[in-house]
Amino acid sequence: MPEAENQKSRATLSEIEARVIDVFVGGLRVLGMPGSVGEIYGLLYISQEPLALDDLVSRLGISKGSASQGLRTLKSLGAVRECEREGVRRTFYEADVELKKLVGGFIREQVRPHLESGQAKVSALQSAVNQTSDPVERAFFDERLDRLENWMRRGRMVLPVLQKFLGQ
Amino acid sequence: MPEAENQKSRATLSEIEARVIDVFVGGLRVLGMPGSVGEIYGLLYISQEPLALDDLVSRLGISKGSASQGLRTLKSLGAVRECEREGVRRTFYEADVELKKLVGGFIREQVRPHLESGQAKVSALQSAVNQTSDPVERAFFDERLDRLENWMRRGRMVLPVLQKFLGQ
DNA sequence: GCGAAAGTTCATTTTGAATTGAACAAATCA
DNA sequence: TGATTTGTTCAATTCAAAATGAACTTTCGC
Repeated sequence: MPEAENQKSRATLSEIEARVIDVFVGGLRVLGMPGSVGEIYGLLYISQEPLALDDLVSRLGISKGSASQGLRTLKSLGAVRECEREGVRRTFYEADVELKKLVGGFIREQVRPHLESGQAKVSALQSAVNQTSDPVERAFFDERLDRLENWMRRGRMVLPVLQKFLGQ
Repeated sequence: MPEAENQKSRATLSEIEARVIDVFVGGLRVLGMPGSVGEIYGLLYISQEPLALDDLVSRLGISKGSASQGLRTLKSLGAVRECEREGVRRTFYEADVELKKLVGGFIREQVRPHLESGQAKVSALQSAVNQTSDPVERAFFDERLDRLENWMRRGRMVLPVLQKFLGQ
């Protein structure tokens, strides 16, 4: 067994590339992103030239489907952009190395919607709590719901600050 | 099909309980926690009295194994505490309703370790980059690695601020 | 001590997300 | 137009995380 490759066939990746990819796979996984997305972003991040979809397929050893889907995700986050090249038919992709794009996109697409739907759910709950007859129970529910709403409001407030601080 | 229950048997949960649980399941899932952990925390959060493991099992309709494991997770985060009750053998559990415990525990146990291992990996990479002969490539790698390290340092700096702000 | 209740562990099963790959669509050029 | 290259979609498959449940340990009461 050749020592250079560990799991999937990554024969064409240099050690530096492989390690950088590893960092991004770990990082994006914390954010709930699939491994292939981390691989794609990692390789683009450490590539001097833009890469085409087929490059990702061959160098990462992933399927065309994964590559296409992963690029779509990264584009929607604003972490990767297409770059047209004169006279060349294929579209090439390059990473936006401002990591704030990655984090910003993640906050925009994942965190914020969840916070908002949570707030909506809690608001909707208020009417159910209002029908609670036992006053002690009612007060208890009110307190817990207040606390929750309060906390989610803080969460929403902190996001822009976070983005600003992490962004470049 | 009775309209009150949707998926698992939650016959013994009030509507308010079920909805609060739903909010926490969604919230903790964003943090990568399994559904059962969200269910357990949610039920404890909206319970006036502490609950025993068997209560969780019967009211949530989860297995003893899941309940035990979930409680362990929540205890390690500091989001749930045991409370001994005089004359009663069983141990009861109650939620720490300061949600900062939940977030703080998550940051401490999940985010920080990942950031630190990422930093370590990047530092280790420096030696590989130093062996790059082509000066242009070398400069490129240096820039990208600097950027990454810089960003992770910021990440670590922001965590305490985040905790402070979100924590009640 | 013994027996019963409470809680943990862990091998197996289940479930859901990630990945594949083949069919399809779109674009390019002769 | 047809042949070829490029990229997308989605049903089927694979794989890993989560949940189960039975065996096991611990603790308490008698």
